[in-house]
Amino acid sequence: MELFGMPGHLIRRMQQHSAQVFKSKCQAAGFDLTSVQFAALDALFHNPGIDQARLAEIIAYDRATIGGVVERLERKGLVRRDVSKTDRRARVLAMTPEGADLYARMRPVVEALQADILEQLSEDERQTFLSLSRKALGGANL
Amino acid sequence: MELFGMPGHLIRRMQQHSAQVFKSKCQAAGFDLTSVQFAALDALFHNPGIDQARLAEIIAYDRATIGGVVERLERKGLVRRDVSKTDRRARVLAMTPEGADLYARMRPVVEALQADILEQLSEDERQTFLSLSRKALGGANL
DNA sequence: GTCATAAAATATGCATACATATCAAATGAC
DNA sequence: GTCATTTGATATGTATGCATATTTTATGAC
Repeated sequence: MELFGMPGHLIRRMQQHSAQVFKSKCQAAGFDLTSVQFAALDALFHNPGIDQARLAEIIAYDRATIGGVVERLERKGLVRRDVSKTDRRARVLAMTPEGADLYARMRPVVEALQADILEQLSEDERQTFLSLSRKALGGANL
Repeated sequence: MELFGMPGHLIRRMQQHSAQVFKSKCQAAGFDLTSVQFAALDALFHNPGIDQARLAEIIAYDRATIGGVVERLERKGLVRRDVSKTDRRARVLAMTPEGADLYARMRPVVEALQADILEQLSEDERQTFLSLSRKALGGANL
């Protein structure tokens, strides 16, 4: 079997390509967030007041990894972490005004760049690719 | 746009899933190599005598990253690094007998697990997914 | 209420992943 | 042959990504 016949290799290349597009398009627009950091803001926007464990679940990250991501967002002043009133172990997350502003400005750019990731595909093919991906991921987290 | 409608997110999830399948199947078979390390052995098998820069090109890695990968393979006794006779900057890579043996034993396992990555898809869908991936990657490196 | 268990963070360690800088060596222009 | 440029490798710094261990706190069984 050839390297490019292997799903594992192709998928890694796709991820690499996707990350590259995200980075270059965002930097071109003057934003300095990684895709992971943006995903965290997005999840926080749609689920205000969640803790880190919930955030990790939503965007499918390891809890250990989320810690660092949130810490960097906090350091950039985009997110606040407060001890939960109902569970002193948990840290409730909230976007700061700066975070909300940055999210609002980045969102159209990020949405636009999604098409660029699959630029080589027709609209039909793009939809096929996305639904096959969702299907391949199965009930996993979808 | 919903998170699961975003190619970027789905692709990351696919990569996550793919890595997980690789790891669990290989560990179940008693192997302790990462997918990256296996890819390096595979490239070395098909392209004996290449240097690190060539290896990085073939499997599409950063040159800086390859250094660490090869170092770990060397530490495991699977690969040798010799100064090139024609270019004293370059380190010519060669699989050791142990490396060749491990590669031969892992190869069928890795080939078999490729189908597991896209387990939820029919054979037709799998082929479609792979060709759309190749097309999406364009002339990039294919 | 006590205690075993589970859950939320954090810490640690390893392995990618990439940008940038640096060093050494090769190569091409002249 | 000399020198600017390029190239191979390494070093450094940042950011994932995950496994495992630890600490603190909550919860359920009794």
